[in-house]
Amino acid sequence: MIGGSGRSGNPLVAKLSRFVLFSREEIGVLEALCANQERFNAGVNLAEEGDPTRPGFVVTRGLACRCRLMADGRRQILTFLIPGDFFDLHAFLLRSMDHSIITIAATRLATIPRNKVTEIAARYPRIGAAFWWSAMQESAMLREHIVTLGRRNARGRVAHLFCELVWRQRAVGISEDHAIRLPLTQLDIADTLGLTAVHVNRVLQGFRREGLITLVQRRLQLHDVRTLQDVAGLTPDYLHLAGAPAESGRYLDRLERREAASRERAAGWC
Amino acid sequence: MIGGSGRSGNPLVAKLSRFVLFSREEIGVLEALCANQERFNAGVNLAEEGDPTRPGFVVTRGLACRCRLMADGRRQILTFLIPGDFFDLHAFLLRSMDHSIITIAATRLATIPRNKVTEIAARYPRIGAAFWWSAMQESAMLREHIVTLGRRNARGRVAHLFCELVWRQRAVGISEDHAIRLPLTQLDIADTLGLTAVHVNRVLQGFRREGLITLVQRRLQLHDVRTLQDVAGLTPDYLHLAGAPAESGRYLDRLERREAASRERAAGWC
DNA sequence: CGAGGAATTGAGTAGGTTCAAGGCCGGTGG
DNA sequence: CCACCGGCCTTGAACCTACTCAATTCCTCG
Repeated sequence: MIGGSGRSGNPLVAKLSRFVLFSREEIGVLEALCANQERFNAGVNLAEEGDPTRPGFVVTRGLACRCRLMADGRRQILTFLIPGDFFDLHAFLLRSMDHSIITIAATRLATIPRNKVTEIAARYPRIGAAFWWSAMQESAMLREHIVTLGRRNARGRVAHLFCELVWRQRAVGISEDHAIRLPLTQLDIADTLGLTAVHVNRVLQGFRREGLITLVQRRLQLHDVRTLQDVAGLTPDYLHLAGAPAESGRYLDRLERREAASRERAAGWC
Repeated sequence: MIGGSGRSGNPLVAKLSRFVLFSREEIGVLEALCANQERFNAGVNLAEEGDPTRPGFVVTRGLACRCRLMADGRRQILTFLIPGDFFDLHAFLLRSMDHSIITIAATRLATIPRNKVTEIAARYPRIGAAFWWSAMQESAMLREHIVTLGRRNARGRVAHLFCELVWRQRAVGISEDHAIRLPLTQLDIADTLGLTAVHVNRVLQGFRREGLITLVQRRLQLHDVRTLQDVAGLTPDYLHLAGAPAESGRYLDRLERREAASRERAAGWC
């Protein structure tokens, strides 16, 4: 199962803690956001292109993707949503969904009512800042995806995707070594990377022959990360997982003061 | 000249006004953000990959791009920055730039100090919401770029790019008809679309032969928008330019109340 | 044990690249 | 004012990566 947990037990907390070390109270707030979980099977449409925008979600287990379905039936997967990812907390600012969200494996989600998001961001500015950080990080991944599709060949694309998925899962404490559960079909991979399933297959054959990976029974293992990174032409920390820059320390300090003030006025909200 | 203005005279105001109708005071705040402009020639590196992140900017005239330079000298242009676009207002939350920003034409920028951004967002929540809206819109454009590179052929890519550039410039009041100044070389276009300059050339020749566009002297004119949209396989309003959904009205109302309260406490800041 | 989706393999094809050469145009300096 | 220069555009021909179509095998699950 892809779902699961790291030390904190909560992938949302684990993810955002890469950016700020939260207080016990803040952690409580984030954990409360993940209450009210719902389960979905694989292949379920959580949101459809053209729908009016919905409340936000946090993925707590499983795997889903954002994708765009083309008129001719082809599709393009835009990003994968793994545990700890929340999505569309602010999407209600847009008129409608410009893409669909579909589960790939069995998935658990917590729904987050709109007003709660704005309330929390107002009352716990450090959490609000973490939301911005996460949005910046997601943009960074989208930009990286553009580079992948625009300037990497098929081998580079696959290598890059695998490295990214492994790193992201390590970042939320799901994986320890260089192996992850990968419930993607070769067609899913192809639709992510702008290739065909046939060609993805041939690339995978090549990687196996060269001893770079094994991929059996939905389990992916990277044997030679260094070489894969070279193939992908990877920039080291594009996921910005190293945490907050020293620079933002001052900003967070300021937030802390503001937060303390607002906490006096309001009792705990949950 | 690409720079210039619509009715409001200020492209930032014009852009954000697509989302909220601002009060006179809010407009004043936004216009003040655009004070302190600096001029840059074409081909200047405003920020380099790996730099520590900088303060934010607003483009008021000209054209720049975000791009990624690869190890082998190739590059991938990620997005274009046209007047009204501000960038990296929150990038200081990340450790370092993962891409460069380069001017394509002569460009004017206003620099926005970090603390001003957070101050404004706190004191004028409607402006803060507009920042989020703009971030959502930029993400939408990145996603669209992914679809372009992953699932459109060369003709579709070029057609899509042209439509997008024209629409964006109309949205900030720079262009009225279906013609814009386009200070891009064919190599720039190729680096945006994951193609080679040679092939971009052939596609353009085709479009000209078919009477779809004219492109002379850095001036692009779309003659048959309908056909170009078909070639691009365009979704109608992916830029979300139609404005805020009714849904967010309530949210903005709530903000207004909060804003009024905070305004009492603080005098105008500029 | 059967069925259906997924993976695999082969052969032919096409869209886009690569390499290379020539022409155009705008700017610059004598 | 003209000649030169460099960047950009244009065109041709050969090539290659990845696609398409199609058939076969493998897994998984009921």
